[in-house]
Amino acid sequence: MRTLLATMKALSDESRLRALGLLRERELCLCQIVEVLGLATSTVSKHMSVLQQARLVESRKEGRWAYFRLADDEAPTEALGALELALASLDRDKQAKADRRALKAVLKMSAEELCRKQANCKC
Amino acid sequence: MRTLLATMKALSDESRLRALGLLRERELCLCQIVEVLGLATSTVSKHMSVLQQARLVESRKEGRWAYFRLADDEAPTEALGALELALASLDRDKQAKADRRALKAVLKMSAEELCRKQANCKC
DNA sequence: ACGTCGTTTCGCCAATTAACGAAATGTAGA
DNA sequence: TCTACATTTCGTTAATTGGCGAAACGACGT
Repeated sequence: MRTLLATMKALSDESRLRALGLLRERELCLCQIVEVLGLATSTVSKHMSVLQQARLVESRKEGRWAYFRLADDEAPTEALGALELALASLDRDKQAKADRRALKAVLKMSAEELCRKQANCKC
Repeated sequence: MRTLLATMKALSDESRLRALGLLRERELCLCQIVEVLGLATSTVSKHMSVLQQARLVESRKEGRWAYFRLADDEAPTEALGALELALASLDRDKQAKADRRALKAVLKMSAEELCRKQANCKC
């Protein structure tokens, strides 16, 4: 029950579902997810931590950056099944589509993206 | 997204998961679910209404009694998929097993069960 | 060693939600 | 009609959760 409950709780938030939709495209760094979701960094960090504890995503650190990706086959069946279900539903979702478009734009800039996000931008 | 989110929210509560585990056995009346879960009638009624709005269960009225059963094939794919997933997980769950045992006992009494639940019991 | 910067943790506030009992609803039987 | 009773709705309270900014953390470059 614990696992199932944790999985469902993790998936019962719109921001977290959107994040999963983004990760479906490719592994992403926290700041890229932040940019698309338009939430405070600390908020998104918390969301990713919830998804991690539910074993829906995994992360790795590379220098100062934290990269997140969808869970692999070693995750509990509850997580894998629910993930598959959620991604299938997101595939047909309007908001998720818009997010994927926004992600494409973010991935193009990278340099300016970082700049705009920080207040010290001079562009 | 709305449907997916509603489904996941409905499934992210232990009492509601337990109720689904009971309904897997057979169609049940509200008071039987109340008896097994050990919660106030009004609380369980609210839970069942949440499950209904997420299209995870359906209900019918027969006289003063409200009967609930798991959703049929006409429910949204999100609901059906999540339901299948949750039930599979509950199959292996300790608490769910205990609930099924408790349900068997409740189904046997029926008369006395109703009696005990109401404060006017004289047994 | 020091400052910078991406991330995480912490503390707070607002919104949501589960729980209860009381009151309202609706149906069956006297 | 009046009463009894299963269920639902309402109002309140306590706990949980999402959101933010500030502070702490940790790694890189100077």
